[in-house]
Formats: sequence, structure tokens, C-alpha cells
Amino acid sequence: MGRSPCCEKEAGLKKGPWTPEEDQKLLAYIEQHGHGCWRSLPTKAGLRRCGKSCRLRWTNYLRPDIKRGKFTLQEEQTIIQLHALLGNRWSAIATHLPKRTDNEIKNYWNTHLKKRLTKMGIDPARLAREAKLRALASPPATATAALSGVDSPTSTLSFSESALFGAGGAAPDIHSAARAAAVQALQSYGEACQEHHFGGGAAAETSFAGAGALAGVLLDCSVTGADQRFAARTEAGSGELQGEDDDDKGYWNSILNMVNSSMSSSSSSSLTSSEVVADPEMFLPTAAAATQF
DNA sequence: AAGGAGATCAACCGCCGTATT
DNA sequence: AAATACGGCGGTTGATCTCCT
Repeated sequence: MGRSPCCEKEAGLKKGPWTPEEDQKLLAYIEQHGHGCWRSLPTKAGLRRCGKSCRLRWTNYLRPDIKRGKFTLQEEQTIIQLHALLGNRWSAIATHLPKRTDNEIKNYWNTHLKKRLTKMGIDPARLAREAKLRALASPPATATAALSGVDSPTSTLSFSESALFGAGGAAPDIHSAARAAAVQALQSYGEACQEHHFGGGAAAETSFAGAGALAGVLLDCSVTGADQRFAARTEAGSGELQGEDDDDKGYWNSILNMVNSSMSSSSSSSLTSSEVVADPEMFLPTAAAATQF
């Protein structure tokens, strides 16, 4: 019964960093034949690696459609928003950054973004927990029904995401469900900021000004008021902002500018919070986003 | 210039859901 | 229906690089 033994049980397979020669072999083989069955690929390509290792090397490094290098503010913004919504669902997040791999995003989050948020007093672990809880709280059947027909073949979205996007009851209004989920998720940012604002010291209070403003802007209604609110909040609390805090302020200012410009280009001047925060298609897989609902 | 500490990122590991026999 | 492999995912590790003292 079942299939033939797995390649990983074979002895003498190489591990560790790939050499240029190995890369060349793998590239040449896939360009000519496609990857096909990963298990049999190493033998056919003349590599002493397991199929899993080959697949990883291809998807994370050799694939021609991978964008490498520094993440843009737009990309950072997307990651932060989606992480608030989905938690550590890197593959799902990666579908919204088509030229980035889940591994790269995961690394970037762990080494850059998480630290930044932590430094600002926002607990990313808590947001991830809440995202998970929201997903688990939603009935899978409804979610599946809601998403059926809009998921892309390459999408990695499954129950959790479906629950998030589709949790809305019998009538699967994906747009409003996604809006609600996004708003709720982003409120966590606001809550985190609020808690520290009232419970923490002055230093903490000031350092949350930027984060609070971000959450506020993302949650709040007025497009045109966003930058003003940020300015007001940071001014009110940033008397003592210095050094690193200035860096954060500038950083979040950049993000906010990005947010504002994307809002302005796509909306009227008096949007509701849900409309501002969550263009629902933004959270659906790219291929599905092109689909007419 | 040298050594240590921290940051970065490619790659591995183990688990899970799905497909196949 | 059960057993097993496969593909994919998220967490973690460890080698390398960069910065600081």
C-alpha cells in the first residue's frame, strides 16, 4: 500500500548551503523540464539533495520572479496590516506580496518589524494570538461556503483565512466580513496603544504616539484628517521625543504618508472606518482579487 | 586591529492536510 | 478504509556579516 519510500530516507544526501554548481544544475533542469515531482527531481537533475531541499531552494531563491533587496514602505505597511489580520500566516501574507517569499517575509518580520513594534510598546505576539482566536471563533462551514469560488488555485488560504474573510453568517458578504475583521484586528493596535497610554509612564506614553496615530488613522474615518491627527497626537505627546523616537516618528510618518496617498487615490473624503481600513480585496489572494464577485 | 555582540537570512526540521495506492 | 508519500507551512537554527568597543 501507499507509495514508494521517501527520498529523505536515502543515505548520503548533501545538506547545508547550496553551491553555484548545484544552483546551476537545478535551474537548468527546471527551465528545461519544469520541477514536476520534487522527489524524483534530484536524481534526474544530478543533484545529491532531497526533493524537499530542492523545492525550498527553488521557491525561496532561484525562482526568476523573486524580488530581492530592501522592502519598500508599501510592502512594510502591507505586512503589518496583514499580520494584524492573519497572524503568522506567512504564506497567506506572501500572496499579497507576489514577488516576495514567505520565508523572506517571515525573516523580515522577525528581524525588523517585530522589533520595531515591540520597541513602540505594541506586542506583536498578542496581535497574533488575537488573530488566531478570531479565526478559531468562526465556523468553518460558513467560511468555506463564503470563499468557495473566489479562492485562487494557488492560494494557500484555508480554514483560518476563510473564517476571517467569510465569517458573516448565512449570507456570505465577503466585503463586509473582511472589513469587520480588518477593523477588529487593527483595533488591537489601538488597544495596545491605549493600554500603555493610560498604564505606562511618560516615556512609554510618548513612544506610543506614533503607533497610536497609525492605529487611529487606520481605524478612523477621515482621509484628510489622518495626517492632522497624527500631527496632533505626536505633538501632544512627543515633547520629549528624542533620538530613536524621532526615527520611529519619521518611520511611521512615512508609513502614514503611504497610507494616506493610497487612501486618497481610491476614495471620497468621508469614508467610514471600515472603508478606509479594509479594501476587502486587499486581503484576498491576488488572483482572486481580479475575480468579479 | 582584534574580539565580542548583535543582526541577518538561507536552510533545516517536524508537523499537517491532501493525494495516491 | 487504511497506510503511506508528497507538498507545503511555520518555527527554529546556525553560519556569516556588520557594528561596536
